[in-house]
Amino acid sequence: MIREVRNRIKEILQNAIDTAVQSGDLPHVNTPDIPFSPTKAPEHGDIASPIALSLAKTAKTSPRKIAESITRHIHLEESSLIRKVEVAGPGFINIYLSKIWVYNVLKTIKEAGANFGHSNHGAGLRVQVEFVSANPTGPINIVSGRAAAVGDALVNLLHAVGYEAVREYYVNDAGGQVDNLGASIDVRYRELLGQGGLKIPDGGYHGTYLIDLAQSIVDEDGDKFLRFDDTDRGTIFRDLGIERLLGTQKATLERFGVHFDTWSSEKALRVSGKPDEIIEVFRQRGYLYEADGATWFRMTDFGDTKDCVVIKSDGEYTYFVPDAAYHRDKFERGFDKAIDLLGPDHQGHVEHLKHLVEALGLGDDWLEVWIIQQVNLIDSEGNRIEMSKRSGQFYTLDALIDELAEAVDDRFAVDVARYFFLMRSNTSHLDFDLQLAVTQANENPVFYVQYAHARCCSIFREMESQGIVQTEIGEAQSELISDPESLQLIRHLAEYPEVVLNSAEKREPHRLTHYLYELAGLFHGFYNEHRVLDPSNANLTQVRLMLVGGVQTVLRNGLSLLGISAPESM
RNA sequence: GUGCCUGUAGCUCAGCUGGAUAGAGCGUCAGCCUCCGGAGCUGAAGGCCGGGCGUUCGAAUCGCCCCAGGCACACCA
Repeated sequence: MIREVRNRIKEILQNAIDTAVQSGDLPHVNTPDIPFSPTKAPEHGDIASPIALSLAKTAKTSPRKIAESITRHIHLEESSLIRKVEVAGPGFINIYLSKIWVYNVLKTIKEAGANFGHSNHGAGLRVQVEFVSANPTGPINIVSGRAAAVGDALVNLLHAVGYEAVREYYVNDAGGQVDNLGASIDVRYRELLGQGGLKIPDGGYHGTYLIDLAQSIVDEDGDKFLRFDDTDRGTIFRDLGIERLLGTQKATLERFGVHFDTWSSEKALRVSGKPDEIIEVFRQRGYLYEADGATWFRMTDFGDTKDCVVIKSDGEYTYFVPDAAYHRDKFERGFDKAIDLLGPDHQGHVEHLKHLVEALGLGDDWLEVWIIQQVNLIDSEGNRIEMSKRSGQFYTLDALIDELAEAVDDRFAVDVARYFFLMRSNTSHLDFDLQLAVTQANENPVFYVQYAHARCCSIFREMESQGIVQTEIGEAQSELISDPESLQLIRHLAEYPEVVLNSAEKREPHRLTHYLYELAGLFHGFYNEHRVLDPSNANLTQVRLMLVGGVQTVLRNGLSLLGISAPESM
């Protein structure tokens, strides 16, 4: 429902409730914000309100009676917007709008254009979204790919509804993981130079990409690193590995169309001394104690089952310290809210993170942490490949895009991947059926949506070639739209702004994906049933062109928020 | 063992703050182009919404208890 119409109807219903209460027709009740629900069938009007249903509890009357009292006090002459109201089902107030609303919707879309669906709901609040943040120890896999698609779309959505949102990637370029990387590269390096009996260390990385990396070192510098002792060589290979692998990750994400505003380095953070400050703060607040040669954080003070080590007996910080420092740093940079999208392997960390932030006194709802669930790939032989960074078994985002590019047009490979990642709710484990995506690419839902857009464009091209010029239409002409398919489309178009808002506020871009799919379906149905360019009826042609323009605008806006292209032809 | 996620049509999944006959794609079956793009459309078949109890006028949705699958539970990140 577009805002103006919604507010007007709200007013009318509120007035009706007030007069009903004044006249004693309705017991005195506190009315909540009047809810609306889109109607599923034309017999239910253009919009419905379940307000009577929600009042029933406190009013201690049956919902139907309440609905009848309310509707009795609606004076239709008050507003030319509402044509008819009806009480239906358990107590829904079904509202039928007069034809002027068709005009309102189409005109609103046309005037807003690329901004239709946007709002200033967020009031410029600064939101930082951190996502992907994969360790720089390997290529971006499809689990991170999913997070990349979701995070990117989420930032777009937040922007659309008035937040000042930014994308950030936290590079874990310090700590034990990257030391393991260096040691793993070292093993590969020495293996390539003929040393036998070597083993990838515990916690190291087994992926074959490190053989390639080591080979490139051998190609460039031969065996010159053998001169160094193991520790120095590990350090050299660590830094070199981070640089190369991070470069690979950046390239992949660019290719995937995700552009981060900020790349934060854990190493730089550690050098800054901020982790030390965190320890000071925690110590002052009494959250720390010493035991077994280590320093522990009282996670149990925050309801956790056990305390956590923050300084190991070797004097090194565990990841809790830089993580806490990093989040405080976000806060100090002035973000009103931080949203972390974490991978499924960090589930246990979610609560810890919130507790650390709480211990820093950053406020309860300042940090939001969401798990973007795992992705399994069904490969072209039908084998299920479970993603696990630690086992060294993974399917890279690059490989996925390559495979899609080969099967479908190059220019749509990224679109298909992003769409698939954005089809499911974040909490749902996703089976990416490559076999299906590849062999049935032509029936892919992303093409279904894109095709609807291309079809709109095609109609306008045809319009031009027939020498038809689009004119301003007036309210009178808009009344020519009376067929069910068109009205259904109008109703759906009018929902768009709310879908955008809900997708952003619930952090669930998949809602928009589903909406667009439905819109495409309604449009294909409309198209099949009606001729837009009707030589025998110039007025109808004009109003239908405006409708097609509305569909085109919404499809384009929506796809753009998802980071998916809206092709003019396919 | 503890925590998180999931369980809806043969398969993969939607189902918004509880609300009207539980939806879609794929698959199966049957149809639609003298006409703006058939990557489309129409129809049919297919469901004790994992199970139970509870809250409610009303539960796929909320609460509790089970069952099943996945993941996480380091002086790793």
